[in-house]
Amino acid sequence: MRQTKQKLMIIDAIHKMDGHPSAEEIYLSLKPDNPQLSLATVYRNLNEFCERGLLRKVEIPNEPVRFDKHLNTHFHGVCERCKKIINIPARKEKSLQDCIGMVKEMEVTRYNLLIYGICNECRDQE
Amino acid sequence: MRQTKQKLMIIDAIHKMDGHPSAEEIYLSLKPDNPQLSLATVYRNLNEFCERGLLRKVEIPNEPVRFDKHLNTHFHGVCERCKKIINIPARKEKSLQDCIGMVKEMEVTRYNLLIYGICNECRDQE
DNA sequence: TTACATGCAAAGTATTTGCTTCGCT
DNA sequence: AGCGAAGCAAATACTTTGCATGTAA
Repeated sequence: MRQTKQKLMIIDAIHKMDGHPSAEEIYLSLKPDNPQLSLATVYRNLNEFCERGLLRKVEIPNEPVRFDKHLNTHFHGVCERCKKIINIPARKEKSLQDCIGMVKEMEVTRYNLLIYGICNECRDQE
Repeated sequence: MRQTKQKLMIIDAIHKMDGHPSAEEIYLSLKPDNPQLSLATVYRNLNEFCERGLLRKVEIPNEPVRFDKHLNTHFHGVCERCKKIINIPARKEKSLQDCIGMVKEMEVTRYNLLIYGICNECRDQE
């Protein structure tokens, strides 16, 4: 992976931004100071970072892909109102495996759990 | 909901087809005998059936939405090789709630779990 | 120097929407 | 008859790709 100023600014942006930005949000945060930056470059680099394990993708149906700089095990909550993503710690004592049990229908490689709900901020605004 | 021959043939097709067809697969299965059928009509009706609880959507990132005629509680497995969807029964004695525990970050409304792996058929083909 | 990365525009995929016409009820 | 539904094409949203040019090593 060749080092470019685009890669550096993208990684830097993600680490400065709160939460789980989308490719476009990262692009828009950088665009004012880097008018020639291309959205395609942002997408290409984010995907490469994910492949290399520097970032994690958060894929939510009907939403643009978000990127998560936290690599430890946790679940993702999605606020149905504001669409914000919330990191939800996994319990150490109980794993998803335990809950699902033996799956004889396939050889399981990974789980992807999304928890939908209303975040505390949206809740308070009612 | 007005009864039309399109609605009838779509519902009929899903119940005759195995597995979890996409809108386009349903459309293509009906098109030969119904050349004037529109894909938009298939999408509109499938969405309406889901809203009314007659079908369930299976949403998988980077895949077209599939439709499931089984309404009982179960999880969905996705074969990473052939992209087939497999119904995986939920265990009665342990719920996902138990496993995830209290979520203080949000008010949870629902969970969406996808189990990724290699299905038995693809496994046997190795 | 040379191969990989970028920028731009165009293409791609899945799905929805606007509008006219059709056909249930 | 009247209004919801269908058909068609165009629009949409997000993301990827082709290709010429730029630039890190």
